[in-house]
Amino acid sequence: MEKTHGCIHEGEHHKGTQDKCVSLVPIFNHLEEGQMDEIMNTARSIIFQKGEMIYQAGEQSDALYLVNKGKIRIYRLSESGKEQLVRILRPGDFTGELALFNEGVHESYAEAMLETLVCVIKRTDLQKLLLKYPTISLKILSEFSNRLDQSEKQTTRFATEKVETRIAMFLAECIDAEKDSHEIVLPMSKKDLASYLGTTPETVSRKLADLEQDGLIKQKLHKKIEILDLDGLLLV
Amino acid sequence: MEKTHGCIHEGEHHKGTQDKCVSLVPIFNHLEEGQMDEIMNTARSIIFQKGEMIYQAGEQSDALYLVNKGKIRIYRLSESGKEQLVRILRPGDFTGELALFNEGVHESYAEAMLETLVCVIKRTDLQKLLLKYPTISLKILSEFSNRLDQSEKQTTRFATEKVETRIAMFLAECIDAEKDSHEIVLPMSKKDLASYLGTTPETVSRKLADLEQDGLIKQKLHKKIEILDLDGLLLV
DNA sequence: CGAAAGATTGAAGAATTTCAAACGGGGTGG
DNA sequence: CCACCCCGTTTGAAATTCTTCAATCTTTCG
Repeated sequence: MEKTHGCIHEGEHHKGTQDKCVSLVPIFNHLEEGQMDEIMNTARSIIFQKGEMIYQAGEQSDALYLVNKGKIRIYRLSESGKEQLVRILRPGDFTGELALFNEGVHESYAEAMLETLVCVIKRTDLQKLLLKYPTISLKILSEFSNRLDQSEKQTTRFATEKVETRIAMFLAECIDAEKDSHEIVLPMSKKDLASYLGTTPETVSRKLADLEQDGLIKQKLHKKIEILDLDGLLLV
Repeated sequence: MEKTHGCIHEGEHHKGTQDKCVSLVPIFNHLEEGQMDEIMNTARSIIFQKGEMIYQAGEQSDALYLVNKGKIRIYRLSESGKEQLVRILRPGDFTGELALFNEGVHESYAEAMLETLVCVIKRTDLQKLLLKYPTISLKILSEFSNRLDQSEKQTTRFATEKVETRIAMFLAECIDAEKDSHEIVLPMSKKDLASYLGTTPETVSRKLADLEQDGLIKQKLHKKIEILDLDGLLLV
């Protein structure tokens, strides 16, 4: 029986979209026109509806997924079955890589948060591309080392900081992303944020209230938060 | 003023040792004789005494370090200055890679735990090797994705499991390493273990006592622990 | 409009840290 | 070779942080 999957389009039929898809992704955007075409021809694009799974833990991995449009929730289950949100993918991000170079089995779950368009490159095609264009490997190595760094930093935060500090640091990083403005929009629900930060929705709610009480932030409608005192936030 | 550093030997003068050093490392051990020689000629070996730093956070990164003999403690400081032990390197492991492919600045600290021999490959030499032998990149990609997986799994554990469970899981993984025997030797002090697991030495001490009380383990001399009930341990 | 999911708040309880004190073992210098 | 000292370890008690459970409120979305 078929598992839930998205609607498939052959790459050749959507060169316009494909072009944008591949060139969006940092690991490919240094290549020349002809090389890009070659990659486009090995890729196909798939649309996933909200709630559909791109892959699940335990499944055989056989492709790299490049996000073209939409958002994807990557989460894990711990040995004892509790869920943790690992990251959210946006256009330009990619996933599936862990299993590609590993034993080939996914360790995490990837779920479309809304209608999402992804480009798919099959494992065998990717391996050929990597050997043919070694600079792609260097790009992926760079991306991996970034992610590894991020992941280790996150681990260190869990290991050494209390919840309120982790929340404050998260808010501060949102500021970096939306430069200039001191108003951020939470990129996820507070429930997901709690999962991402390794705590409960109740605690997130309370700690945000505390931060507001202390005059460091101001919560507004629609997940918007104004940062009143960034320096103070980082001292929490 | 010179910072603390190890004693330097030119690679050419130690072919015997070099050979062992490079071939020990999984990312190179698939290469042919001649290629191995080429790498050996670009590497040099350095000895660090106990307590010496191989590198520190904030320093410019310019080399890959392959551990030949000894042990290296990799740790991070959180934004608020608290230390966390990230991993311990043993012969065959390598480090320095994060900064190599990233912005070039170390995010962690590497300290020799005892007299330690490392092979060093300079950044520029490595880049050349990677472009010349694309299979090395694939090996490193594989190693990276393993580490990333490990790191994310660790993060998920911090996010979802309580201390006692994390300790139990750690012990269970030690069993995997020392197969057959049900007696493990803690690879580090309980103080370091606490740092690695994101807790305090007091809590480690207490939780181990609890596990012993419950008949799941038996603590012996010299960091040795006998696992009496592996299944029970994983249910904690 | 109404159901379902997310968010907030309070109160009780559990888990963990912190501080303090005492103990032990391994390594070093005499 | 022994004694001493330092550092890691253990244990206790108090304090803190966080979770859990339950009830209520709000928002979203069909």
